[in-house]
Amino acid sequence: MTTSGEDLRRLAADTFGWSRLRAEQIEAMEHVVAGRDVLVVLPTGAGKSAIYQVPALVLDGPTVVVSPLIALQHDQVESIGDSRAPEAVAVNSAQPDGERQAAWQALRRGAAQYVFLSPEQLADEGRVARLAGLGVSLLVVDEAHCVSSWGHDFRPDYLRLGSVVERLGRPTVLALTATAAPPVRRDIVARLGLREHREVVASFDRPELHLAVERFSDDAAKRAAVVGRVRERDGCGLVYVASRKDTEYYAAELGAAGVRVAGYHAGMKAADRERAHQAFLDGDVDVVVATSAFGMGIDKPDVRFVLHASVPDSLDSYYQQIGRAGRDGDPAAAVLFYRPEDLHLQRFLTSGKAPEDTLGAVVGSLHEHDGPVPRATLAREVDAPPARRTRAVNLLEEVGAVVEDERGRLAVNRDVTAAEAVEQAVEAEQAHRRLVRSRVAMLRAYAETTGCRRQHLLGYFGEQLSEPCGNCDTCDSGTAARRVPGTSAFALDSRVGHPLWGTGVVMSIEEDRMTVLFDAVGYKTLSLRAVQENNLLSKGA
DNA sequence: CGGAATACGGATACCCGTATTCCGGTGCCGTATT
Repeated sequence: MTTSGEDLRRLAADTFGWSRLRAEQIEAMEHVVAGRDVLVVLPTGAGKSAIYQVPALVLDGPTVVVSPLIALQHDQVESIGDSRAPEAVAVNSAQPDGERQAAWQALRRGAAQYVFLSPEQLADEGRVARLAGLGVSLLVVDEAHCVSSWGHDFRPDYLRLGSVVERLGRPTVLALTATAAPPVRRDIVARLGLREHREVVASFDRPELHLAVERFSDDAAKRAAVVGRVRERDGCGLVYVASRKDTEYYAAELGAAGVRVAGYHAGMKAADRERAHQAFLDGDVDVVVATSAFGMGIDKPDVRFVLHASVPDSLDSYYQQIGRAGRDGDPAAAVLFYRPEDLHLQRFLTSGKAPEDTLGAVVGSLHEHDGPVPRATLAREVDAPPARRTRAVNLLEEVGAVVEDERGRLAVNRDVTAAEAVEQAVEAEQAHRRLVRSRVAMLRAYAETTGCRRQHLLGYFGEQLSEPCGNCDTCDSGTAARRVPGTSAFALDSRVGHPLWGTGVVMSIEEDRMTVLFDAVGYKTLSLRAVQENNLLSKGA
């Protein structure tokens, strides 16, 4: 049986009432129905969920959707429920037992065609086995950048999804995200174990967003400027801050200035968070001051500005956050209130260290056993929080000191001593930290460039804009136009070698400098002159 | 890492400057308590 693009369009219209699909959606759907793994990078609002919702109608077994937030799962289940598609269910810890049992029954009967789960749910062997018994045809990883950004420390079960795919009998894998710089794409592909996969990547450019950076050295002056800017703007917008405390600070200041404002951070009670969210969607408040907790799943078309009162942890986060402005296509503003000292908080937040004790405990425990052991055994024998233990196992697997068999059981590689295993895992963790922290440095480079902001930003996402954009602060002031394009003997995206930093990929070339993403140390910016004079880089390494 | 809050010593001022301590983001899950 073949399903053509026309068939997919008809199904989309008949079942979901979608009469217009983008070429990228159709292309991705065609890969999915043909059984090819796909990584899709499409802007929010471009209809990523259609890419699995429609093909699932013609696939034999159920479609498993891994989604990071229970609230998002809930929204998806409801939206499918409103259509003429088969039933969608969720399985999570927030639901009553009866509802969970009903979900499994609906799946077994074949009444439900979609099931939404968190990655943590899939850490349970029994649940994976149950799903495998249903003959899963498609595994969707929604918000797939979380695999890369959260999996390494915050929610390590993300990194186990590749192994879940194996144990489900290798269904087709579809990874969906709105933001993924080339190294993040590579990480997603590697971690999920995509095979001979295709990539469908839409342009990152959002020409309607005016980009600007305002630099401050005095904290009080910066705060006053943020408040002043919100007051003078019409329409609704977001103010992103770096700490919960600042959420409350700005919400209070803006409220006192007569702005209809709500704060939002993860320390608030769920009901208060929900109320703030709803008030923003309903237009009862114009401004939300929030930490990075706010945003995923928010699709309000008329957001006119996104201000950053502090720098976020990366351009990846930054682009995602400013991308919430101007969804309706009308002009919107993205302003970063930049104070170099603010980078320190991000450096701190990204400076977590290897779980050395837990690494030792895991290796020690596995050495006690002759053969492979289930994870449950490890959970009993290693006294550490589950996420920490999973992180330790992930690191040990990454360096080959621990191997997982086809049933998900773990064993140590006896070619390395326990001490070596821990040491190698710590080194792997440090390499990852270097990458994460070098992303903070890339944010600084964006904030400090005199070139076109949009060229800089798109370059970070692997997209070259040939001319300055004409819609950012450096284009407005003319500094972007005065810059002459840099020339280098090294092509973009080519591999290079450095005597100290090892091998890497050329990410961007500017007037007088180039940025290389090194495999072991992350992003580094090099002076073109130094590269040339000292013959610093070698080609094709 | 560095800013803010607290503590403390020196000094004899309704308290100032320096030292020390603490804090800082994102969400699952499962268990304990109302």
